[in-house]
Amino acid sequence: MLEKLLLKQKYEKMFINKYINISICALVVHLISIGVFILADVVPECFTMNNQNLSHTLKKLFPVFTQHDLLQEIVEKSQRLEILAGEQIIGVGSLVKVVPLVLDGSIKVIREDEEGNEIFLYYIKSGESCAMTLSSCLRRETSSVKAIVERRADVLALTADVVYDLAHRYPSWSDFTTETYARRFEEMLEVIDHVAFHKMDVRLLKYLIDRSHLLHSKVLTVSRTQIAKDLNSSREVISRLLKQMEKNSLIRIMGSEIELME
Amino acid sequence: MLEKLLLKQKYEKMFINKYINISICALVVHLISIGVFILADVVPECFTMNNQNLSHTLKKLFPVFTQHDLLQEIVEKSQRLEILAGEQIIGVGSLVKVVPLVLDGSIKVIREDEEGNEIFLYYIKSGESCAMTLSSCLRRETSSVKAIVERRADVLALTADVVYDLAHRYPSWSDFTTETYARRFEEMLEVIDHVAFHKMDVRLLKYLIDRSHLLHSKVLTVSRTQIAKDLNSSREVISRLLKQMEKNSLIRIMGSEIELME
DNA sequence: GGGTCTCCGTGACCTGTATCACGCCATCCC
DNA sequence: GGGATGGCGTGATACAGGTCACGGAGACCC
Repeated sequence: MLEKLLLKQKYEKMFINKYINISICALVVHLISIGVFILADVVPECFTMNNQNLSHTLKKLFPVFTQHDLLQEIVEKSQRLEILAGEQIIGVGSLVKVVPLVLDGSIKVIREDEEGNEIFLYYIKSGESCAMTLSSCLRRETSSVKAIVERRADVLALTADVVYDLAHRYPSWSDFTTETYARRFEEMLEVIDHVAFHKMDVRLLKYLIDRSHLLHSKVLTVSRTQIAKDLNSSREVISRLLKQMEKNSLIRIMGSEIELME
Repeated sequence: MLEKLLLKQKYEKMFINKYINISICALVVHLISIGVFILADVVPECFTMNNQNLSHTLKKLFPVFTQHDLLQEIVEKSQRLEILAGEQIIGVGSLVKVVPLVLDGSIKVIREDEEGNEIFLYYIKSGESCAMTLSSCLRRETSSVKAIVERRADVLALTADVVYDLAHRYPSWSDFTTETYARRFEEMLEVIDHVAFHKMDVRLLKYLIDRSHLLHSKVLTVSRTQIAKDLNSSREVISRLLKQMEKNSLIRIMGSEIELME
């Protein structure tokens, strides 16, 4: 009887899984349908040249890939996608079929539970990948987070088979996964710290600072509604806190913009 | 000015790091000093036999290690330790030098911040390892969690070098790390879910159920103070909630014991 | 113009829970 | 015996923050 309470959630989750099973396959089709640029469609000459550039870019963004062969294989076996801001690339319960290596842009990773509560976890920036997809992908399991492109993203998508293969043949790929996992772990711990130990004001402050770092800008344009969602709070609370922070001259509010003070 | 607030924490953390830098080296010395059993001290004949048993046990507990060579190497290059309940094997800020493969017993992993707030993350049970140490160890970084043996543990300790080496030579080791990371990620997400989305009563219920599963028993003997610590709450609150749960006949309280009802 | 939409601000209110203060009951040790 | 210690229960209190109800401002379309 006790466990039914918790099990109920699982069942509902499974149901949702089936319901919103937007696999990446469908996504790719969708991306094509909305006119997303796919490199494989480009003429061969251009393709080759881009490959060289790509290999170069990869090397710069992912210095952990020391072996030239690995770089070459990634370039050859991946598909390059450009994804527009606002697109959701992974939903909770969807089967993860590719791992993204982010070349440019940023992807927002959000935890969402059965009742629709959500909380922001971390950003995937250029030169990074996502631990969640990495593990879901290799274990052929459904995702437990959702990912939304925040700033138009340029990614290399690797399918599960390729990732599995690379992981087994290239030691430096294993370094890469270790690094990715470790970074995300730290970030998850930070989230836990803040949710468990800190009050809203501190969490809000950290949120603004993090976002400011991501955008390399002291001026942010985020709606209070969005902040509230990300912090799993409510608009009213965020409003009040922001006003108080302005009073304490931590920030300056200009209409819909928020400026972090020095 | 803004960031100083957050940076202050880091500095304090660094200070604490130095202060409580109980490295595993010191730990091992300590363990020997308190009479912990180390297999290498046993006579050769017995050692060999134990090695065979060990290899067998390993294979059963860690089915992901499919290669016989890998099992053999783990047995040869690891050190077997038996650690008593209550021992803290890793502290926040200590340098992680070994990765434990748990053969028996259970280890409790706890997040602790600079101000001494703590929250329970997950148990490491037999047949498992710890993602945190795995990543800290490979990156030669200090730990950001603390680990306490809950039930007398029998572990195989692998040094960082060995882990690094195994990761690069055995594909199935890489499967193992993936599995370990994925499991811990799920658990961390659950923690975030509960801390962020649920109220104390639900969190308490989950805590009791999890613990009951770990111990394979419906009857638990945990002090309310301990529960409060693990859930980052206070004794009074837990007391009140437990009483209410008893009223709703979810549990039965017998002195210091708590029995989960069907 | 009116209708709908999304965002925002504000006051009033309610609830969960942290905290304090106190006393009770064991156990252990001198 | 008495004192210290550690767990426990309970009432009173404070406060963060969620929720409700309202109105207002701007954008857009008909």
